[in-house]
Amino acid sequence: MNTFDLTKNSKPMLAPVDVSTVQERVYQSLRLGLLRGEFLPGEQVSIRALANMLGTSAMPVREAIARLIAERAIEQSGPRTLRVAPYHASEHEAYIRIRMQLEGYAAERAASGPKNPKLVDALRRHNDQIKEALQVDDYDSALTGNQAFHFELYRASGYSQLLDLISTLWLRTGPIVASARKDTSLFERVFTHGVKIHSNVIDAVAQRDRAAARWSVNLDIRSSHLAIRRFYKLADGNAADVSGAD
Amino acid sequence: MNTFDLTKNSKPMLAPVDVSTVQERVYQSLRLGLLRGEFLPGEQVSIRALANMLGTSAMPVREAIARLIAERAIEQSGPRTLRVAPYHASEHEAYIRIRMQLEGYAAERAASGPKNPKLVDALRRHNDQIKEALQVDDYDSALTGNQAFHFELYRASGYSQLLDLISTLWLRTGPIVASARKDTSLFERVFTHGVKIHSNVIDAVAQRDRAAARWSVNLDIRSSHLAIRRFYKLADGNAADVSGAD
DNA sequence: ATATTAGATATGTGATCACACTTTAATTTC
DNA sequence: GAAATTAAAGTGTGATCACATATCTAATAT
Repeated sequence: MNTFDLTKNSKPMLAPVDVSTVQERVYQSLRLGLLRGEFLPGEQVSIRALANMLGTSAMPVREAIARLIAERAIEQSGPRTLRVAPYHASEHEAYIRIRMQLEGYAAERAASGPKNPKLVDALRRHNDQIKEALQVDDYDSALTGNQAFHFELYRASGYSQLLDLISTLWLRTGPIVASARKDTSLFERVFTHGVKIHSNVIDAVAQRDRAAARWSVNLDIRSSHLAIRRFYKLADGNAADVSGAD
Repeated sequence: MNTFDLTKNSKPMLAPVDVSTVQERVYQSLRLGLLRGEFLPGEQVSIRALANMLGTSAMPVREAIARLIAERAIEQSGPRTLRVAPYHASEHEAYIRIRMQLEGYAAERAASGPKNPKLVDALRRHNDQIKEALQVDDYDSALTGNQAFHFELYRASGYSQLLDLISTLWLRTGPIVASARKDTSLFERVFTHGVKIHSNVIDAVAQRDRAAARWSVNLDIRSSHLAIRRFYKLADGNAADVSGAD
């Protein structure tokens, strides 16, 4: 009878666990900052400086940073140096491929569930936000709208764990995408194209066409990836003119 | 010219960064312990206790734990309580599906590269280790052999980032799989079947058949998942006889 | 004017302490 | 003797200090 004396899963219902500690708020704050592009790829960060900025001591920041290091959003570039994960072409390529697998799968699931008009409406609303933001050159709004669109879709996959994983990946891609906003012309072109692709995604979800949903999302990811790559190639060329970096 | 004043990626070559701090060693130690099933799902952990056990102070353990929390290997079950992620059927199901996407993709890539006899040899060797371990009922060796087989395959995908992500997922699944070793009969049956499936994987890699590789790996994941689920269903039934838990 | 060096500042890391709180054990009380 | 109460450990969390070392600044020497 005591063959299986493993610690019983005492809490079958997944506990919300709202525990609001300082480190948790610091973590969420840094996470949001990364996602909104308030940090540049490769930018150095300092525990004490962040602690001052956030009006707290070093401790909570240290643990928040430790979590972000585990998520590869921040890395140690030297013995006593922390920085936001820099852009590296081949690395980024790998992340893009992985994202296509994961986000494509999430889209596939979202499109294969029961008919969901509320989801379709929400997606259309987010896409409209992007469209309107572009007309007034509000790139912050365009970025948050884009994020809202994708996360709304992925949440509909029904797997919160999948959403978690994807958002971790966005944490690494986030600063890179956001920094590309500096090339306004490229940014606008990409997002204008993105709005059209999103329409295809919405149609696929509305028609419950799994394959089309996956395909469209992958196209969206890939096309923005190509733009990013082009942006960094240009930036690299320009930077080479100024600094004679190794 | 200063259109793109983003922080230049000063280190194009990905630095190894060997910095051997105490917290890093603690982290690796806990990680290995989780992977080898030295922790039970749902088991409570204490920072101070671990610090004593590892012969250090609380600080390095705190940051190591923070990283493991970010990887969802450890979670806070209460305001001041930490535990190893418990088994929860539906949650586990989600992780299995995600693993099938990611590990299937990695296998697909490993099988679609140039002909790689050294990889095939290594895989065969790992699979033999499992086979031999089963004959002498050495379940530890069977588990590490299985892990070596899968990671060898995924490493051949060429994406270290993919390997990282997968190993993070194994960190969550690890204690669950390892604890199922308590049912020796089920364990042996599953792994005996697993050895056969691994052969199919090896064949697929040898013949560079992408689809077969993905399909076989997914079968491996799914079949072990079904066994785990069965194990926990049995354990749950038995536990219900003993404890009148809610 | 350039290169070298010495000092000062800032860095992450580890240890320790104080605190609020929960859990457990012992004690007291009825 | 059983139940209620109280005291004692034990918990994660946050703050602070000490330390070795890396990085930058400024003065010195060439």
